This record gives sequence, structure tokens and C-alpha cells, in this order.
Amino acid sequence: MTDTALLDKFKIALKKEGLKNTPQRVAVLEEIIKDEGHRESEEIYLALKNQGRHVSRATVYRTMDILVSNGFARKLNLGDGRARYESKVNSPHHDHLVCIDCGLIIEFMDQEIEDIQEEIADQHDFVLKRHIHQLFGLCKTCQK
Amino acid sequence: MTDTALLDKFKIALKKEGLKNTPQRVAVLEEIIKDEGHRESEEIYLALKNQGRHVSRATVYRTMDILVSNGFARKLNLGDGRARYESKVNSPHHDHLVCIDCGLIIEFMDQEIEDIQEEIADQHDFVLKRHIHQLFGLCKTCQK
DNA sequence: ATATATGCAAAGGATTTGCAGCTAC
DNA sequence: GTAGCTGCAAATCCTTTGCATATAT
Repeated sequence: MTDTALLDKFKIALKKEGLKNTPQRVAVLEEIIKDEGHRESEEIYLALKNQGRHVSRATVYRTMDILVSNGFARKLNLGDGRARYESKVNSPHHDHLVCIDCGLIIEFMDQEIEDIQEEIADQHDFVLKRHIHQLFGLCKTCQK
Repeated sequence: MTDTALLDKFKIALKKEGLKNTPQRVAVLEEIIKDEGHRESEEIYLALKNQGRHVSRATVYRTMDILVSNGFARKLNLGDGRARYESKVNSPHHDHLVCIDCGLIIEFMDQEIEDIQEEIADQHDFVLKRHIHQLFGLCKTCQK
């Protein structure tokens, strides 16, 4: 998706919810999609600050919620008590393999697991909405 | 495992780590294994309190860490910002299917997923230590 | 014009920690 | 006897919220 197409899509999503198209919201969106990373709110707040785009912490938090609920970002929980965010724009679904020593994050996707998950949900009469699947271990370097 | 066998195992685990076998620690262990549930520290604290076994919140938290790192309990993160604990004693490995509306938790285990996880780790030269796998959706009742 | 956003600082909730007194070994 | 524990309250960390001011539509 081009940047202008994305911004249009964002404006439409905001309008649909009766929300305003503010420069702060655009700044947060632009920041989250610029990077392949898995960053916490504080990192996004600081990245913006370093670019001279002063968006308050509160607005970063509030905007992340909007981005997540409208499918622009995904919220991750890596078990350390802080929420991480990653862009969902131009990024296919995947889960994460995390090194418990150095924090290295590798993305993976396995269609067979995806399918089995749906089967399990079906068997229990659940309609699946989302899932968390994270593998924790030691990467090659940290095994030594 | 019988209760005495479990207590012996616990004492050995404590000794191995240079920790003392205190009544508070035993109380927390007994409380966590008595129940099939997925409870937070506060619930465990209150359950003990209601039995007249006064263990402070701080000690509950500190003991949960010991139980988790010694394989007596598992720490869950259901994404609501509070840690949950479940007994690992007499309980085979499983993951969780959670209703996002009513909180119903169903345990599941799929050997194929377990195997694929190992393969994924292998492919990336990781040694797997643990994983989080939770499916979130709507249960039969909450779909209506 | 006015409904909604922002920024700030204060509040909140879960968890951790410092410390003085207590207890297992 | 002493290293390690407990309980308390204070501290900490991330996140949310109230409110006065500012802004998008």
C-alpha cells in the first residue's frame, strides 16, 4: 500500500468512528509503519520526540488503541508486562519466536498450525477472533 | 502424586536452592494444587486468608515465583494485565482457549502443534524452553 | 459552533522492594 | 547463631484518566 493510500484508509477509518484526523494521530501511524520492529509505547513516543514531533505519551497510548482496533497495528504481549506494537500494514500474519536471553525476535507463520487452531475452536463451539502464539527459547548465539 | 510425596519433592527443591521450608510456602503450594483453576495472586491470597492461613500478599508473589521456576505451577498471561497461575502437579501440558466475553477457559492439547513448534525452533537454531499459545474467541453461549 | 482531541499531571492497579523483626536450620 | 524469611508500607512500573485548553470539521 502506498503512503497516500494508507493515509486515505486511515482517514476513512477515523471518520467511520466519528474520530478526528489529527496530526498527532497521523504521526503515530507513520511511526508505527516505518519500522518492522516490535516496540513499546515509550519507544514510539521517544522516536517521535527525537524527530521533533511532540506527541504526548497519553496520546500515543490513546492512538495505539485506535490503530489496533482498526487493524493498522497489532498489540503483542511478550510476557514482560509491557505492551509491544507492530505494524499490520503490508505485513502478513505471523507469530513470534523470542530469545529469552538476548530478546531476539523471529517471526514465523505455519499454515498447518493456523488450520489446527480453527479445528480446535470448532470442536469447542468457539468462534476464533485472535490468538497469541509465542515460542520462547535460546537462539544460536545464546546457547553457548 | 500423593500429598506427602509432593511435599517431599517441594522440600528437596527448596533445599537445592538454599531456600527454607516455611509454613507460608507450604500453604501457597497446597492452595495452588487444590484447584484446577487459573487464578491470580490476589485470589490465592484471599483463599488462604479465608482459611485463616494468613500469608501476606508479598509472600504469595514471592512464593509463586519459586513454584513457577521449580515446575510446580505455570504462569499464564491472558492479556488482561494480571498474571494467572495454574498447578502443574498431576496436570499434563496444555494450552488455553479463552472466551473474550465471559472469560470461560477451556484447556486443549494438540500433539501436532507441539511437534511443529519444535520443528520451527529447530529451523531457526533455537532451543525451545516454553511457549504461550492462547486462542481467543466467543464461546457458544456468547455468540448469541 | 461544538464535539472531539490534546497535554499535563495525578490516579490507578499489579507487582516489587527496603527494612526491621522473626524463624528455620 | 545466622542466613534467610516474613509482613508491612512505600516505591515502582506501565497505563489510564480528569480536566482545562486547543483544534478539526
